Amino acid sequence: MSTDALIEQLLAAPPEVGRSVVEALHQLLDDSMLDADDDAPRSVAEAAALVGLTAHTLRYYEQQGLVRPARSPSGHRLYRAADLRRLVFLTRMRLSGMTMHDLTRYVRLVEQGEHTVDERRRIMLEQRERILRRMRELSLALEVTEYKIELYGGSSGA
Amino acid sequence: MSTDALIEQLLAAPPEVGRSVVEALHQLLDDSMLDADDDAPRSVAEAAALVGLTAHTLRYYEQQGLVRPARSPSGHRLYRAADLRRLVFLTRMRLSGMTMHDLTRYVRLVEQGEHTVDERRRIMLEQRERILRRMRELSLALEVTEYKIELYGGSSGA
DNA sequence: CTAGAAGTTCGAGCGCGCTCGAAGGCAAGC
DNA sequence: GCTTGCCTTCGAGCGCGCTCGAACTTCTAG
Repeated sequence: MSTDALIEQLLAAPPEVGRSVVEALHQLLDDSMLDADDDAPRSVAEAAALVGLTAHTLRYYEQQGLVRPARSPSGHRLYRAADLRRLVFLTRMRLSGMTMHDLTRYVRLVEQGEHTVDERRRIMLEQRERILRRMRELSLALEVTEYKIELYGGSSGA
Repeated sequence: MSTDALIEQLLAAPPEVGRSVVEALHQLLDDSMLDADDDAPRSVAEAAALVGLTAHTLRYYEQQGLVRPARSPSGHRLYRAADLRRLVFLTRMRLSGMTMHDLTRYVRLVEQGEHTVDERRRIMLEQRERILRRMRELSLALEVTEYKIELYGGSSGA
């Protein structure tokens, strides 16, 4: 995904939710930093901070086969730009509700090479359906929620 | 929420996702049936079928204080229209990511009467933020997903 | 050289929201 | 009246995705 697209996402965010603009900016920042390809490898804690996960979780993801950072001679993990980009991808997909199971399956396919693109596309098509479905569920709930808010005197606290 | 609003939701759903229109219609149907106020009380299994949960889950919700159906002389649960409407509300909010904890807190407030509307509004305002935030996360993931689909030859399977 | 921070592996534990099964009671059709 | 099936309560179990702690090693600042 391009940084431009991310910026558009940012701008598309409704203005009344100030707090999360900061957060979105943070995400944007992540991507920029990753794109900057300043190829000093990061430690597990640094990588975790950049993508907004814990070091524990990064090790867990590795154990699950989602990412495979290089190692220093002494065995410490070295996260490079490509690893960080993958982590951002993983985080986005996890946040959208893709299960660990599907994600590991997908990553395995990616690592098996080009002949797996058919199945990869199938996975992503299914994932798109799930996302759209979740969005419709959220719309429904948003409506209920706003109805209740109105009922209780509106956002203003009147 | 009005049935009209639900119909609008339905129509607003993108046309390419045929399968879930059926599902949305099902939800709509639920509401109509509940609104029909055909006041024959339903058994736990009937109620479960109507709202799309299991009988086990309905009993669990009751145990958590989310709903309190009347009982027959012999102790069987009797779900009336009002109970079913509450169940639909609960289901929507659960699907939108509201936790059991927040939902029980909210329901407790409702049952405590009018003097709790301030806190109820606060809960719903927070919930709205969470929903909007989730929607933005989903948009981000949707974009990644569609990018991958395009990369793999598009929806058509080309 | 040394203290302390941060890294490693491993396996156990946890919070959430159900989900299930056992043991027994009630209801409706034949 | 009996059979069949749904109802009741209760407590245990489960799947997911982390999350944590122990025990040990390595790096870094002073």
